[in-house]
Amino acid sequence: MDTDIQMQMRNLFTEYLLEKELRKTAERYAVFDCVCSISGHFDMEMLYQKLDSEKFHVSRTTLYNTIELLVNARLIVRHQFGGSQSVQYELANEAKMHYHQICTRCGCIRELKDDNLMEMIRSKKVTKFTPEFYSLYIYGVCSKCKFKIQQKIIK
Amino acid sequence: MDTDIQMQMRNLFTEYLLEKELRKTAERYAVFDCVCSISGHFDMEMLYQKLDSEKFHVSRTTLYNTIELLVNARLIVRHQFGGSQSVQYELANEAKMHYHQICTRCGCIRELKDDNLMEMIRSKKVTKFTPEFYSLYIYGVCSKCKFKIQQKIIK
DNA sequence: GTTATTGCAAAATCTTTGCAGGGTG
DNA sequence: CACCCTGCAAAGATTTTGCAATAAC
Repeated sequence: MDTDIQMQMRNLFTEYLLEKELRKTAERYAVFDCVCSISGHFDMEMLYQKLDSEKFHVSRTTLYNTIELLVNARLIVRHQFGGSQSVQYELANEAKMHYHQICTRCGCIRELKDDNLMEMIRSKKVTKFTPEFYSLYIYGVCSKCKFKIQQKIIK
Repeated sequence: MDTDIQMQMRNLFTEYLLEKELRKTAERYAVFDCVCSISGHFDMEMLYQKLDSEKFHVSRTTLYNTIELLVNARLIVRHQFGGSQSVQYELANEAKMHYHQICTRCGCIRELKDDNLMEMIRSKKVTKFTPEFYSLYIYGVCSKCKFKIQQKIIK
């Protein structure tokens, strides 16, 4: 990630910790930095192993704790794309730039952009609710799987 | 659910089973009927207990198996709204009529309609992909939780 | 010094799997 | 009558919790 943006986010994280009167621990910042170094989606296991490989061990307990903080601070977002995949996470400032197209056969995920659509969703007025972020998932069949299905039919 | 629609869906299920050369077992139809009798969201545990209370016991194995069939047959859809809630399901013909607004504090879920928005999503052209259904989740803070947060600030 | 946070191990939850018996086509 | 499907129990995967030691403020 861009170093400037990472510093901005780091500051936001610090502000969040101060605001909520939470402690600024080395573990929390290590998890934060590790998250920033990943582009695209990640899950708990991936984070856990990446931190270990970088010789900064944190327990799973702390990992879950910290990820929850980052979600609540709106710095990362949760995704459950379905199937038997575990819960995925993504940097919030990346996630808000696109939506997701998920193949229900092979589980592959593509990120798509459509500023008009995103703007239309964002501008939607709702009463008694303060929106914070949006997730649009489009489920269907990717071209590869479609091809496989058609071949089966031909046989 | 409307009896006519349920019969239509039942036929779709039967067609699906025939097409895939799967067997028409009593358990599968019992699960199907139970699913149809629920309005709104449901999870595995709810289904399991409802079936038991109706004196039609099916094992969890069969329940998972059948729910997967119904998802693949596009008769129900999966939701993972986040938080610590388990995976939820919903009848597909209900789900396509609305999108979901989820409070990240209390987890409450509201269903909203916006035909323009739904149509815009549906009409979106994509290459190398055959869309089958859509999930739009709007995360934020509901009015009740907002009120609680403000009270905390005042104190 | 007080108290939040960490890490470990165990528990809890949800889902999948192996295998024997039974029912569908 | 072949073999798909069911049910049970056990295993797997992921997440949460209780508790003692540690570190932030």
